[in-house]
Amino acid sequence: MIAKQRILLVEDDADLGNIFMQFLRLHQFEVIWLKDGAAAQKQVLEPFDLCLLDVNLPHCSGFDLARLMRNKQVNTPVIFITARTQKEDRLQGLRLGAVDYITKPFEADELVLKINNLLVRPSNPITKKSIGAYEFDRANLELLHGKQKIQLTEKEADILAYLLQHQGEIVKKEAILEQFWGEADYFTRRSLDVFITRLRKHLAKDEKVQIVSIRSVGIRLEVN
Amino acid sequence: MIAKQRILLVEDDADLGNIFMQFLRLHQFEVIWLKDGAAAQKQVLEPFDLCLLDVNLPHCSGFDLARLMRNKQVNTPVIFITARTQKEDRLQGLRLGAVDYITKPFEADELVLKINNLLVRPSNPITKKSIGAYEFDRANLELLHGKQKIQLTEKEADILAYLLQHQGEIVKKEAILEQFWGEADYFTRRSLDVFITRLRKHLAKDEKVQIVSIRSVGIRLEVN
DNA sequence: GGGAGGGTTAATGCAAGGTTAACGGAGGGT
DNA sequence: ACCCTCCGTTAACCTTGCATTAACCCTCCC
Repeated sequence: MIAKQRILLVEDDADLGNIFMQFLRLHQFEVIWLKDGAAAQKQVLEPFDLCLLDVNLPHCSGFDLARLMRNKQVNTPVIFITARTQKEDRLQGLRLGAVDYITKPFEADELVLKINNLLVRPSNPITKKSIGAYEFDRANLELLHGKQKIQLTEKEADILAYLLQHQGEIVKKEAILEQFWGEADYFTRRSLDVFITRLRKHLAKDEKVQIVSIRSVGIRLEVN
Repeated sequence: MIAKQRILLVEDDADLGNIFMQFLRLHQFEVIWLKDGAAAQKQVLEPFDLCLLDVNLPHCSGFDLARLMRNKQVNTPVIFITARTQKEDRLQGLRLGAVDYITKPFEADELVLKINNLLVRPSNPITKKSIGAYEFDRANLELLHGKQKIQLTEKEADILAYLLQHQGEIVKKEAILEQFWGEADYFTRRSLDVFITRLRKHLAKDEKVQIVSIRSVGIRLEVN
């Protein structure tokens, strides 16, 4: 499991703050909520994945906090919460490096989606799939077994991805050949056999993972 | 000098497209403008720093393009351009992974600021970053190892920064070439190889830092 | 028992990539 | 205007990785 994304929320209004908390926690973020701008001056310098700053805070506005962060070279993305809708206010926030702003009343769904899209992007974990005791990172062509990392070749990864996609089903060799070679003659068929052997070797550390062959029909990736 | 950020703009309206172009070029972005959704289907899979997609395109909507990108595991940030202001439309875009949307008519200043804040931060958070036992000072093109200071050339620093940004991931040479050379032929490819050799030499003092190559796929900066 | 399908391993060949040196144009200094 | 330095590019040569091919098994089934 990937560690939760940490969000710093600075908002003095209790009701609004609670709503934010509820939504963000519900969506699997770890949220730290401060009600006081002055107190937040230390926290904003700490490592967070995102800061949600209310603009209207007593003594120390959200803008002030953002300015502080920029001066201290802290580059956490910032989204401002503001009641004001004047262009100048919004621009002011953006000039201080905010990625976005939201106005009260706000659409919770939209906010959550935006945050997710902002934060998830850097290293998209969707490319990793588990195969028994292994983790297959398709994008990086890596097969991870505990701490050990097996670097696959492009074609190995292609074929493994294909098998994984049809896990538990019989896959005709013809289909694989068609997909990755474009033809299916004697030589390409033998070549595929060699790849199957190599994949088996790579997957040998978990005997629950097996590439079984159904004679004269095809092969099947099994994970028990 | 830092390489320009590349933006893909897909917008069929000539007037609006021109306005975007003007503003974005003025603000030092490199913009590729396509007026046809179908033609964009290839381009959206190429390495850009941002895609600006009009939702209403004939034959192939911005949503379709975004869906295509997601299916192909392309993680370029997306901002939708839409005339509609209904909540459902906005949500639909966000569900497809968009970071934001803008409505016509749009505020050019706001857009430029948002884009800047989105793009500049993740890529260029701080001028100094550590790479294993090294400190990389991007702005000064310096690589520091203890007391020793290695002066990099501009292109060396460009490429190192790019690799660092994608640390631990395979980056396609194509993408680097596209970004810093603008084309990818035999010679530029060889040239890049020379730079990789030079960077390896510079990073040789910490054997935990490695630029590994995944043959016929790309290269990866690893820090163990 | 023999032939076909498949498994495995080793040999092969070629293109991608690594390395080094030489080249040459741009820019700066005198 | 000349030279010098710097640095990206080109070139030449070498190494290595990997898909393919070949060779030699085993095993199932007629």
